[in-house]
Amino acid sequence: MSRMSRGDRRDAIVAAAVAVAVRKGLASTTVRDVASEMGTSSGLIHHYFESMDDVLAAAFKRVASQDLTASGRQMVAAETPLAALKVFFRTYAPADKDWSFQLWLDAWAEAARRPAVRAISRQLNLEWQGLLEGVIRAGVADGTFTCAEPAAAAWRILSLLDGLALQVIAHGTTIGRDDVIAWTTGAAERELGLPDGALAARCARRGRARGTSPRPGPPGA
Amino acid sequence: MSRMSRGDRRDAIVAAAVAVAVRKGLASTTVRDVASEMGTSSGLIHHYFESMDDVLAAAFKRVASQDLTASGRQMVAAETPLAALKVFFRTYAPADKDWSFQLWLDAWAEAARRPAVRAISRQLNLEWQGLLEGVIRAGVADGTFTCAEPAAAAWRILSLLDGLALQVIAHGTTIGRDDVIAWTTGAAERELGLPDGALAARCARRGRARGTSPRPGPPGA
DNA sequence: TCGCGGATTGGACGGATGCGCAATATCGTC
DNA sequence: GACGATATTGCGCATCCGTCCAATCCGCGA
Repeated sequence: MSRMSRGDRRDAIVAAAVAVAVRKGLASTTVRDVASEMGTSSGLIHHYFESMDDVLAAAFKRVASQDLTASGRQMVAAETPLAALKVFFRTYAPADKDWSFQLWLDAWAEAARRPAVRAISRQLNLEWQGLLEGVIRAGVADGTFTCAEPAAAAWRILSLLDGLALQVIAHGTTIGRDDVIAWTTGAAERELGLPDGALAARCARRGRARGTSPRPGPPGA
Repeated sequence: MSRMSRGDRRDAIVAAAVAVAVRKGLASTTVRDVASEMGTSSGLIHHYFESMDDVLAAAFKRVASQDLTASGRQMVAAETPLAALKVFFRTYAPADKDWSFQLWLDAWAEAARRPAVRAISRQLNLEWQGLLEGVIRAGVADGTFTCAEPAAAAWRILSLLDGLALQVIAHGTTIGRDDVIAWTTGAAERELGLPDGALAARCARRGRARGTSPRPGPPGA
């Protein structure tokens, strides 16, 4: 394998780990898998990472924080809190075979036994909640929302979305993405004192930020 | 190991698998673990189960359906739909180190790759939703609840609870069991047209049906 | 052009994995 | 008491695991 600078190689390893984790699941991703995915030797992985736990945590972080920043960028770019909220639902609700959300399921399950994974998962969950809470506070400030407890409301909306999306990803046919969006936006409208349908309006279609491509992009810049 | 009838031995294997899965996680439970847990040989497990997938599915089913029937029994025994709903929240909300809910996390993550686990997980989730929907319909019928879509409302309440509980179990300190119950009951009150605090009243204390003991009970009748 | 340091290799290590099979032990039944 | 059925054993098989390390290769500065 051609030589690379320390940072580039780390990136390449993480990217390969993501590709494998998407295919086989976080818990079943092995050092050899990652090495053969990028056509190098297994020893190389341990030259850059202390343990497999760290590799998996980095892989999960790469995917999850990419989703978070992409969504966050779109949300802060929105002109009104209402528009930002619509962006949130559009980008967060998973598609049918959303490998990105499947990684979340893997991470939550692994969190109990892998400290590095738990730390990342917890931090990113907190950041999502903070992002949503910020939008709610902005909406309350400018009068579009009515909400007594922005922090709690953010947790409720986020968790409802997680719980419903989980059914879609884990079980497939139980409920669908459209149900997830419709039910969550409905709950959010009540949560924020919005009229019925204020959020529902045609935000269920197209242009997702996650799960669009079945394969992660190539590593490096 | 002393001889047992075909049914008893199957039960014993499943019980041992539960004990190991609680300790090590569903995904990391191996044939040898189960065998040594009950002091027998690994060949015995393969004599009773086609594959490890089936063993894990049976182990998960044992725990999860036990919770479901215990909770269901208490709910139908309740005198009013409101009381039944309180039982639901009290029994479903997980404690801090709830191994039973951790198994749900494991199952949801494994569902994508283990058909037998997926089938059980999906079925039990549907049964929980059906149980809750039945209570809501009963409450609507006798006038205590107001709800246009009992099925959707049941999914929302259940999923909100799952999403919040997930944070407690996977991340520990992010939010607590009290938050989970308070926020979910609050959402349920709005969902079912109940006055504030109708459900909250002191249902957060004591007497859980799940996660009470750190170890599963013995097999057999 | 040489040498050095770091990137990279590839396999050794002890142990674990699911699964399958021949051998054995122990029962109920005649 | 002997027999047949079957529950149970214990190990073999091929493959995999994470970790570790000596050897090798290569590019860059001198």
